[in-house]
Amino acid sequence: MIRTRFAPSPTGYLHIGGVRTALFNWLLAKHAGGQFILRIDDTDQQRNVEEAIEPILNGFRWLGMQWDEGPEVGGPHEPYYQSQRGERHREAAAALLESGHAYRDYSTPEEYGAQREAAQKAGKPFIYDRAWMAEDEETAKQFESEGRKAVVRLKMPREGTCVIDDLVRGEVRVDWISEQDHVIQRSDGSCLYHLASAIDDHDLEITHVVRAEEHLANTARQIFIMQSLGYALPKFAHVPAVSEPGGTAKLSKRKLSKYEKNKDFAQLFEQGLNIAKRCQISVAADTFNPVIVDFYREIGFEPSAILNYLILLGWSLDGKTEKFSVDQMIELFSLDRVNKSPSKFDPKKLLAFQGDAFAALPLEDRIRKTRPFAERAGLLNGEDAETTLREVVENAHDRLKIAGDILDFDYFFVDGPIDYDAKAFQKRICKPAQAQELLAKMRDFFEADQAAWNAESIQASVSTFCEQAGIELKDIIHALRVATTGKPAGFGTFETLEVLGKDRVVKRIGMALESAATICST
RNA sequence: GGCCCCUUCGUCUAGCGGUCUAGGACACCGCCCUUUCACGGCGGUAACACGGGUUCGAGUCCCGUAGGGGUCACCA
Repeated sequence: MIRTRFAPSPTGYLHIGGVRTALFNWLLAKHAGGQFILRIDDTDQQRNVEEAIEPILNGFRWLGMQWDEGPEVGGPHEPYYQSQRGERHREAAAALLESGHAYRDYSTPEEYGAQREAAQKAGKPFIYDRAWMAEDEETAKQFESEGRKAVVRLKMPREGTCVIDDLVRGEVRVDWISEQDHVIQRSDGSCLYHLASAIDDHDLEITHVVRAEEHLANTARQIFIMQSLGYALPKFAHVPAVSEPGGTAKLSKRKLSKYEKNKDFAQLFEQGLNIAKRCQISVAADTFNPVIVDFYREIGFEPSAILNYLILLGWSLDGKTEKFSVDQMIELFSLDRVNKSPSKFDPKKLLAFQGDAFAALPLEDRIRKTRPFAERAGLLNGEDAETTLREVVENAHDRLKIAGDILDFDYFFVDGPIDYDAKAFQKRICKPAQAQELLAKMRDFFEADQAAWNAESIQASVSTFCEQAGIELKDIIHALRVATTGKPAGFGTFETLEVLGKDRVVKRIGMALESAATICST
């Protein structure tokens, strides 16, 4: 039985790189029919934990990565909050003390820090001289009489080598002496992450510890803890970091302003911002940005697209297959295909996966997913808005990359004046000599025309009009688009006119001609 | 700085000694399709960090060098 875990600390947001790590854990467990456990590593949290984990849980729920044990769902190893397991951790610290694998240390942070800095300055490995170590009561009492307080430190071996058998990186060797006597229990009695994590992984019967590479440096000491306690070791797998777009450092939500200088990142961010603004979505800088999963949920990404993109960050099946359904991911994922080197976060490729995923959705789904955005932007107030929405989504096809893109077609939903793209207006209405004259004639033609108002017959009508006027289709069609939509691009012109409706088309041509009087003269 | 990890096209990657004049995808460029945009089709530019070995033969194994990253808390 395989049991994996993801252990976020309650930060209030779900980091996209964290999701990649969690995804590997989840897939590994699902692949083997095992369990994926969510544990909250909140040993040092003063803030409101409930509030800070909610966005994280929401993120996983949205992505469809359901956890088998953990917050809200419970499980046989409750509690799943590290802060509530303090007693167990203290027991373990006491046992380590008892067996001589840990000791009480009475150094002050300054004294200890001074030794460390001296070593670093000298360019030598730091080895604590254990001057304030108390292994018997007598020594302890003496230090205490000086007013000193004790922490519990690991008494790390000073010879030999720790061999970490890592499922991703192979054998990693680190000399025990290069490990430090880490504090496992504070002077106030509370325990620290390294101890808590080792104990909890054991207690929750975690079989595979799959985590980010940054934890590789923690592994030896955790192995020491587990071995000292006589626990069987889980398998370890340290997955490479996800690094920033255009850079090599690991992706961090703190460096948003730096990423904004990256063209691709900035573009994605701006697209999100535009959607958010029109939909009254909060754009608080600490939660709304492409490093955080909420961003994608808010603007209408597909969870499956994100998962598909993320699984390819450090994993591949064969170098050729790139599209996977979630079921296929579960079926095909294996740790031995995970890479060792870090991979950059590429907004463009994510967007490509998203566009494909959205376009592949059945029409009904695309309508259902775009509706909330149209609604929040106030586009659905009109009488025929539902019909319009359907027609727009259908005609726009894969021009809608994400659900929020429906706002690009807002001109179908409003009745008042529309915004003209200045460049397009110049090019299509001002510049061509006959454009305005033709537009006026076209309007009159439409008004008089008794034919049915659908794309096919509109096309026939416009063709007839062109013949009579002795012009080509292209001489009128672009001007028509700009006059009625304000935009240089969109789906087919005849389809556009159909969805707009005859009344609005006639009205908008009129408005465009009025505007031309001022716009074109300047 | 110490310790550990990493190094194939701009990016994600395939490659587990000969089938590599290095393959795929995203991006980019060109052509085609076309009423615009998008899609689609076709084609193109573009990489084995460097230096030594081992070997009949090295992108693939070994050792160095360089570069990058991670980590060195009474944070997680």
